[in-house]
Formats: sequence, structure tokens, C-alpha cells
Amino acid sequence: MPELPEVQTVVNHIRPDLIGKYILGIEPLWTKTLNNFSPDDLSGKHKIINVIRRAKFIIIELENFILAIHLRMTGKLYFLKDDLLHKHTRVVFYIENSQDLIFEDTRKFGRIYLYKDLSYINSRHGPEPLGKNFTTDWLLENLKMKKRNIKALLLDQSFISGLGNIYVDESLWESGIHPNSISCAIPKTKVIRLHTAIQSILEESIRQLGTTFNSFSFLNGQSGNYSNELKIFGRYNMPCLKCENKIIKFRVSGRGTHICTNCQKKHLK
DNA sequence: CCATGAACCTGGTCGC
DNA sequence: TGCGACCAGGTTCATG
Repeated sequence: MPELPEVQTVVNHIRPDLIGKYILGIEPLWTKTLNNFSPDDLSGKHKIINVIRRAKFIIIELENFILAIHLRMTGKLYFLKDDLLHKHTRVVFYIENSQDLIFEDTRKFGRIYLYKDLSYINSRHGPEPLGKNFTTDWLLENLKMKKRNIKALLLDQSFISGLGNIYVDESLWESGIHPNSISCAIPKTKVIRLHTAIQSILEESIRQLGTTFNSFSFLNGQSGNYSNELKIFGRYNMPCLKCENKIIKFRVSGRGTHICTNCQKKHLK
């Protein structure tokens, strides 16, 4: 589930119940989930100072460390409801005066990291698309400097952070750009449209609590509504909402990709 | 520098 | 019902 809006939604949901509380311990049920530390490294009580999002990480700020949680494909983070551990529970966080915080993850790709601060993550991630550094000029300049497939570039977290397969497809459709375009060949007017599209799509999705499919929910039962707003992703064989042309699906940079060939033009050298 | 494919995992769906 | 093939919202690593 986890692109920027979904991760932000999880953060918004658990933050109020975690701030000021103490983590008493961490118990991994699938040890590989704890990527670079063991429960002993976090022995004793640790006060939770804040909970924020950076890129696709949920960051739990402690007094001397941060815990960085990455959901990857199927991770979920939520408070235990009725003392029944789900089959795919991978890590349990014990919190003082609180229900346990559960990390559940069917496919076991998710990882939890312990760092001193955000510097390592920051060094390997591009700007936040909803942050003040992601300007139209920044995008114009940096697309020009690269000679890469635009979809691969937007998915590259070291270039810009937080976008994933859904929101890249949506943004490229909205701005009329074929995903196999070469970044430096996209005309200025389209880059400006792309910048606007990325921001407005992410903002609207956050308002709708993100995108969730079928019964998948992460907020103790609630689910995101942005799936109803998707214009191109998952609409294979359905009519394009701009021109009625049939939406096709193919593979770009290893990912299932949806486009309207009529609306999205390929810009090459 | 860039593209591609495999690896990490489990489960759902589709066709026969 | 069963079985194999293929797919999945992510990231990293090796290879050409």
C-alpha cells in the first residue's frame, strides 16, 4: 500500500496516540524485519518525541535515536485491537499505558531501521514533492540534467521521494506525458504540468486518506478513498476519461504501467 | 551514467 | 478441485 499519501495517513493516524508515550520493548516474530539492530539495542524505556513521515518512511523519533519503518509492499502499522495477533504479525512494539503497536507484513519485505537521526535517510533521498524545495524550477532543471526514462526517474527515491507506481502513472496521465519519454526531452510546458499534477494528486489523495484496494485497510478498519479518484491506474481496457480511447497496460522499467496512447505523447531525443 | 533482471516473500486470480 | 503461471502499491544488487 505504501506511497507517500498512504504513509502520511498512517502517521497522521497513530501520531496522537504515540507522542509522549514510552516504548518498553520490541519483539520481532520475523527477525529479518529488524534490519540493522536487535531488541537489545533498544533496551530500557524510550520516550516518543514525535512521529513524522520522510519519503516513504514512518519515523518514530526517540530521545537519542529514530526508528524508521518502511512498509514496502504489504506492511501495515496499527494498534492491536482485541489482543488477537494477525497471522502475518512480524514485530510487536510494547508501549506503556497503550495497546501494542503492531507491524504486520504478509510478504516480509518491510524493514525497520534504527538510526541516530535522519541524516542517513536524507543523504539518499530526493526532495519531498510537497515540500518547499520541490519547485517548478527545480524540476525543469533536474529533468534537463538527466537523460533517463521519465517513469524510472520519478520512481527513483534518490531523485524525488515518496512517489510510487500508482501516483507516477496518475501524474504522467494528468500531464500528458508518455512514461517512456526521455526526461531531458520533455517540453517545458509539460514539465510545468507535471509539477502541478504531482502536487495536486498527492494532496488530494492525502485528503482522501490514500488509496486502498478491496478489503485492504490499515487504520484499524478504515480505508482510503482515493481508489475512487484514480484516473488511469488499474483502468486497463476502460475508456480514457479525457478522450474515451481504450487504456492499455504494458511494462515500463519492470512495473505494470497504464496509459492512454492518445493523450500521452512520447518525447524522445 | 543508464537499463534490465533477479532476489527478497506470500497470496490471489485466471486458465485449463 | 487442483495445479501452474502470472501478478502485486518497493527496494537493492549484480551485470552488460
